[in-house]
Amino acid sequence: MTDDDRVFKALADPTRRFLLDLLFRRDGRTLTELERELEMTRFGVAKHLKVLEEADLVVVRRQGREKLHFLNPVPIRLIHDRWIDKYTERHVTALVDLKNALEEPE
Amino acid sequence: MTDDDRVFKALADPTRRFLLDLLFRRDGRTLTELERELEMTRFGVAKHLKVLEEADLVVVRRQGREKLHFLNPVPIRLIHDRWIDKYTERHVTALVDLKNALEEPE
DNA sequence: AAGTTATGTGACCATCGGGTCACATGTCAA
DNA sequence: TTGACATGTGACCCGATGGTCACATAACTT
Repeated sequence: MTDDDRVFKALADPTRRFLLDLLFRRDGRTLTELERELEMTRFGVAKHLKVLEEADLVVVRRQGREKLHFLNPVPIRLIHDRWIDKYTERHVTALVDLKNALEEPE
Repeated sequence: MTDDDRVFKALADPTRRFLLDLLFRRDGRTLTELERELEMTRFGVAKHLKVLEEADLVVVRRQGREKLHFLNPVPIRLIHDRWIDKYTERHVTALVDLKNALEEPE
């Protein structure tokens, strides 16, 4: 299993993406903290976190018996750079901004 | 199945990522053209292209009996924007540049 | 020391997803 | 119009994946 395979497989599950969303809003949470936000047993959440960790999308720091989880944005950036070169990035960004402006009018 | 679910599921397979790589290098190829680059039957490739198309990662244009495939970078950009905000983007870009410099010395 | 809290492991089961094939439709060329 | 070419469909098999549970270790508390 290659590095990028791990990353994309990790991102393929909605629960794992939701975990990343949670960590994006606030870093450094423990397993039990994250478990509270999900309708799933602790074991399921732990399994998902392990997948994210092995993909390096989440990095951890042990603190006593607790394990703190942090979001690592680097692999995400690498996905971007794989299929969007510097030249087309300008166009795509403009397109996305336009899309957002149309979908979320103030 | 939500939009983003389709995108991430589509990206989860190495064959489909390779197809995107091919289209990133050169757009507007047909099924049989792409099939030649893969060690897989035409049916397998067609199935993968359909998944990419339904995820809007690939857009198509019919031309007679041929079907031309083009890469659409917009969903990729949206992934980026989901977990990398404007503020941290500077740091992450710097990190990635550094990583590339270290791994590919001239 | 004893109970409680936070996390880890391996097995198990149901479902999903990748790949192939037989068969079918539509389009171009002679 | 007849044959060759480009693509589409539905069924099938098998390995991979998501979720749960019984059981276990480690660390804080009183």
